[in-house]
Amino acid sequence: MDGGRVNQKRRTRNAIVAAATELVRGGRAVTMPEVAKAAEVSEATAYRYFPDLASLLREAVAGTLFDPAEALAPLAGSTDPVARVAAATEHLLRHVLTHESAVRAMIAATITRPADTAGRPGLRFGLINEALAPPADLGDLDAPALLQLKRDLAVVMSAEALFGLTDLHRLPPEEAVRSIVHTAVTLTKAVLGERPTTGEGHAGNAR
Amino acid sequence: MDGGRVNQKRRTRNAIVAAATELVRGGRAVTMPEVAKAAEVSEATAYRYFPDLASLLREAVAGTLFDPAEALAPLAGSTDPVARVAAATEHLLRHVLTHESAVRAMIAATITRPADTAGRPGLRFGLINEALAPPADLGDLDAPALLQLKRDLAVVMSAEALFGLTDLHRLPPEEAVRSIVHTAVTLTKAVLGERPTTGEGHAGNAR
DNA sequence: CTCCTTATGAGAGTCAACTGTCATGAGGAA
DNA sequence: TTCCTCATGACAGTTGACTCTCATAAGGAG
Repeated sequence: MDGGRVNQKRRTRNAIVAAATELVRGGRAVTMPEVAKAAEVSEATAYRYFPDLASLLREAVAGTLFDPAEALAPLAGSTDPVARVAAATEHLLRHVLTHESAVRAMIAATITRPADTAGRPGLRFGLINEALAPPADLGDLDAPALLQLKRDLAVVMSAEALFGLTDLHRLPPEEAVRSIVHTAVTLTKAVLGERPTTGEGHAGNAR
Repeated sequence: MDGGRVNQKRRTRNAIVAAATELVRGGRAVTMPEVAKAAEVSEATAYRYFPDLASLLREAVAGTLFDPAEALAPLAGSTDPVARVAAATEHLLRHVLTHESAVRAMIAATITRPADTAGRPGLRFGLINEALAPPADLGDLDAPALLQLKRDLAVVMSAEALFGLTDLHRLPPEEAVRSIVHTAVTLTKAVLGERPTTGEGHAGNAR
C-alpha cells in the first residue's frame, strides 16, 4: 500500500488534487479528462487515485474547506443556539454557492449510486454539531429532541435545499439563502420553545 | 405543430411513455436505449418527443401521479393545517419511495442543468398549496408569513431531503419519512404559533 | 389510387464516466 | 551503477446521453 515510490505517488496525487481544486475555483464544470490534462497526468492515472469524479471533487472542495469551529469563530463566545445555527447555515450555503458547479457535479455523481456515498456528509455534520455544541445553551433539551433537531437541520442546511429553491422556485441565490437561514432559525427556535419570527427576516446578523 | 399524421404521433408518443412507465414501475434504472427498445421505437424518435431523459421520466412518473386534492381526501373536512401538512408530506415521500430510481434519475439529469428544470416542481407545489388551502384554518397568518412557510416546506417536503437522510445519514426509509414528517409538522406548528412536539413522533397517523 | 409531406429508422459521431490491458520507464534497493 | 518493481501512459472498449444526417416509407390529401 505505501511501500516504495512514496514520493512519486504523493506528488502525483497532489498534482491531481491541485488541478481539480484549480478548476473548481474557476467555477467551470469539472470533468476527469480536464483534470487529468491540467494535472499533466493520464486519465487512467487519475482514476487510479480516485475511484470516481465524486471522490476527487470531494477532496478538492474539502481542501478549500473551513474548519467548523473557525467558521463560528465570530460567535465563539455566544451561547445562543439560534444565532449559532443562523451563522452556520449561512456559512454553509455561501460555501456551496462559491463551489456551485463542483457541488452539483458531486450530487449528480452521488445521487444515482447511494451505495458509495460514504464520506460526503462531513461538512454538514460538522457544522451542525459545532453550532449546537458546548458553548451553546440548549436549555433542558433532552437527547432525543436534540437528535431530531439535528436531523431537521440536516435537511435544511444543505446544498440540495439551496438548489431546490434556486432551480425549482427560481429564487435568486441571495433570496434562497435568506429563506433557508430563516427556516433553520425557525426550527431551532421551535425546538427550544421560543416563538418564531413571523414576517420578515431573522435576527439580522446576516453578513 | 399538430398538422398531419396526428394519430401516428399520438400512438408513438403513448408507446414511449407507456414503455417508460412500465420500466419505472419495475423499479429498475431507466435509460433512453431501454425505453426505446421496449417501445419498439428508435432512440432517435424517443429524443424527438422528449428533449431529454428527465422530461420523459417526469411525464412517466406524472402518469402514476395522484391528484393533490385526492391525496388529501381523507382529510377533506379537516381544517387543521398541521394534520394536512403531515398527510401531504407523508404522501409525497411515499410516492417518491415507490418511484425511487426514476426520481433519482430525474434529479441527476436535472441538477447539472438548472436552466431547463421547468415543469418539475408541479407535484411539490400542488401538495403544499393543497395542504394550506381553503379548508385549512390558518388563523390570522399574513401573506408574507404564508409565503415563507411554503418555502420552508418546499425544502423539507422533497425527494432531496429524503435521499439526504437515507444516503448521507443512512437512516432506513421509514425512519427518514418519519423524521421529515416531524420536521414539516414542527415548521407548520411554529409558524402557526403552537408549541412543537419535543421528543417522540408526531400526531401518529403515520402509516 | 396517386403524390407529397413528414414521421421514422438506421447509423455515425461526440463527450464523459469508467474499466482493463500492456509495454515502458522512472525510482529505489543492493 | 545495475536491476527489478511498480507507477504511469497510451489505447482500446463499453455504456449512456445526446445530436445530426439521410434515405425510406407510412399517412393523408387530392
